[in-house]
Amino acid sequence: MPEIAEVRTVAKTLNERIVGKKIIGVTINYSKIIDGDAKYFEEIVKDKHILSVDNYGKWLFFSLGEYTIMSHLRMEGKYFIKEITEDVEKHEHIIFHLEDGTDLRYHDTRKFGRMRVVKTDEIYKTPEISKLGIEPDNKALTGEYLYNMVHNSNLPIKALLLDQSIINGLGNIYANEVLFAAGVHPETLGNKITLNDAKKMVEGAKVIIAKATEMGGTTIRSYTSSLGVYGSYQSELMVQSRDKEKCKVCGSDIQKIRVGGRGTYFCPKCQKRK
DNA sequence: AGTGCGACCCGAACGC
DNA sequence: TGCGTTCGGGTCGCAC
Repeated sequence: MPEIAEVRTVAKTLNERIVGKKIIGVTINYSKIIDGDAKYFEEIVKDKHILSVDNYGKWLFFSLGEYTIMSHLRMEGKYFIKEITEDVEKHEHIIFHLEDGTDLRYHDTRKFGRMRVVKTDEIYKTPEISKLGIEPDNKALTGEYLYNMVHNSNLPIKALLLDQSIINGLGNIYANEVLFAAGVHPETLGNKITLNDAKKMVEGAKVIIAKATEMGGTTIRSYTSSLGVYGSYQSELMVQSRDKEKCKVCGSDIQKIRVGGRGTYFCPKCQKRK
C-alpha cells in the first residue's frame, strides 16, 4: 500500500531514470486503469518527452509540458523499467514505449490504480487534487490545524488521519504508527482529541514520514518492490502487522481491531482509551 | 453535510 | 492435499 513515503521514493527513482526520455507509443492492456477515453490518452501522450516526475501526496505527476499524466497507485500499483523485448507479465496493464528501446510498465495486481491526462495548468482544479489537505512535511501542517479539523467530529481519530482532505498522503500503515507515537487510542473520537494530542500526532507524522522516506518506504506483503527499490522502514514499525507480538516499548501484546473497516494495530497499554 | 458501507480487484492466508 | 472463504485497504459512489 503505497503511501506518501513510497510514492515519493517512486517519483525520485523515476526522475533519475526516465526524465528526458520520449514516449513513442502506449500499449493499454486494461483500459479501466485509464480515467476517460483511452484513445485520447494515447494521442496526448504519444511523442511527448517526460520532463519531470513529482508527487503530491499519493499522486504521481509525469509532466509532459502542456499536459501532465496523473497516476495514483492505490493499493498495489508499481512501475518497472524493462527492455521492450522482455515478455509482458500478466499484470502489466499500461506500457509506455520509450524512444531508447525501453518500456515504462505500470503493474497492478488488483487493478485499483488509476491514471489520466490533464492540462498541466488545470491539475489543481481537478476534483481529485483540489480537495486534498496538507502534506505531512509542509510547515502549514501544525497541531493547531489538525486540532481544528478534528475537534468537532464524531469519527474515530484513525478515520480522520486517513481523510486525505485533512492530511494529504497518510495511509493505513503510517496512521497506525502515528497513533502509537502520539500515545493516542485509534478509536478516540475527534471531539475528544486535545490540542496536545494533535500536536503529538503532527510531530509524529512528520518524523515518521521523513524517516520512512529516507529509508525508501516500507516493504510488506502487499507492497513489495518497484523499480528494483526495496524500502526498509518495515524494521522500524512499532505496531503495523504486529498482531499478538510484544510492544517494543512496554512488552504488552499488540492488538488488531477494525476501525472504519480497516485493519488497525495498537498497544492497549501505550495507547489508552479516553 | 456528515456518516457508513459496498464495490472495485486478485492473490495470499486461513479454515476445515 | 484440496477446496471454499475471508481478508486486505485507497478511494469512489450511493444511501440514509
